[in-house]
Amino acid sequence: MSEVDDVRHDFVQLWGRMAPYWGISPTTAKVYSFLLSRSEPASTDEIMSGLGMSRGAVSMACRELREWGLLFPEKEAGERRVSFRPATDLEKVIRNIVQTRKRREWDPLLECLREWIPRLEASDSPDAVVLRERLESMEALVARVDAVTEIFLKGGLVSRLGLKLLANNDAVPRDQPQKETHEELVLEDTL
Amino acid sequence: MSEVDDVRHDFVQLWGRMAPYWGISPTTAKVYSFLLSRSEPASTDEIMSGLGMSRGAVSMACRELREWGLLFPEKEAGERRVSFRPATDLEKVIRNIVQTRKRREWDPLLECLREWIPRLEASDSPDAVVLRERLESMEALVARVDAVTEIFLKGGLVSRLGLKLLANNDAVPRDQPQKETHEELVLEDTL
DNA sequence: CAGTTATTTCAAAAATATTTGAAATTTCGT
DNA sequence: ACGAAATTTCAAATATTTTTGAAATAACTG
Repeated sequence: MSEVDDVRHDFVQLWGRMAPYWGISPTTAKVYSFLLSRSEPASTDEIMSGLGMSRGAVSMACRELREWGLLFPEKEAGERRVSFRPATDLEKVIRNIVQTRKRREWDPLLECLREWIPRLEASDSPDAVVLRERLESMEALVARVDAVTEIFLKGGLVSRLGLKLLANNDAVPRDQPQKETHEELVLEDTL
Repeated sequence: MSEVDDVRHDFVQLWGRMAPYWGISPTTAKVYSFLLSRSEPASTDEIMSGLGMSRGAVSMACRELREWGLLFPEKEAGERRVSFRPATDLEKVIRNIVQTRKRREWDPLLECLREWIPRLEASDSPDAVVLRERLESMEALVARVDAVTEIFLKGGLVSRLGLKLLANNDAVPRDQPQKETHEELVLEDTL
């Protein structure tokens, strides 16, 4: 068995183990990484035999990947069955994952926080006061993370964002505090 | 039952549901959020009865939280049992989670990529060539994300990073492309 | 439109992850 | 050092998530 096949195998395996951390099922990740590892699209049967999984599993995985916009079904001329070509833009992959997770995780949290805080305003027991303070600072933080994520999703390239961050960070030694009044204003406007 | 208790209950419940997305067990998240919701530290027994969970579960959760530096055991004078006080710095919480996940998820991925790529250099089948290309661009991306994460972990405040990003992004309309040669150089230096 | 092949569905099975609780261990005051 | 109280451990029980596979549906072809 060739070197490519070995690497492919390990690659697929690693993605399968990683996937749950990303809120993706192992099967889905395996199918995607399998396709990524090939120069040509693959049919359902090729995926099944290549990964040793059931027809149903492949079908489910492909559906999920299609919903995420990470898989394009293609019909060869005069062919009956469909072949799948994976999106190869990894930034897109990451953006899809981040978007899904934001919707599932941050958005509901923010919503709840905004509902809970007013409900604590009436009471003035120590617990109520402390909890309100904490929820408030949590809200501020989540809102900020949310705003940054939003910019990322709207299309700032990972590379560009990363680069800007690095450039800035390099420029200013961090134990030498700096005023940030102007930037805060910018933030307020954005939220 | 008071409003505070209602909110506390919902808060703990939400964290419990959210936790798995973050690679944390529901129990651990519940214990932490329970402590966060109180103005005073709590003993094991208070946590048990407050959350209706077993002694063992509380013990495990507290251990994990201690390992993460999110929980401080305190002994009252003349008391036999320990009380737990939660870290209230939410940035610290996030930083801990990010650090753990980076170690578990990104670092091994990067390591594997760097081992696989050379192994494909020998072969020149279409699959080998394509796979190598893809692994290479994956490596570049992961390395970049890694570098950004590292800066974040080393102590750039979420707020500061967020603010800088926002400020920059606002300044340049994004459908008007810009040269980034200089920034790329900065990146190279950092990696 | 009938027959054939490809695809999807979803209830049940398998695999994973989490939680319990009682026994073992540690801690601490006397 | 002893005994009571607190804590930890970990194998077994529970709960959750993932995968299967066979039946149902849909999509083509002649």
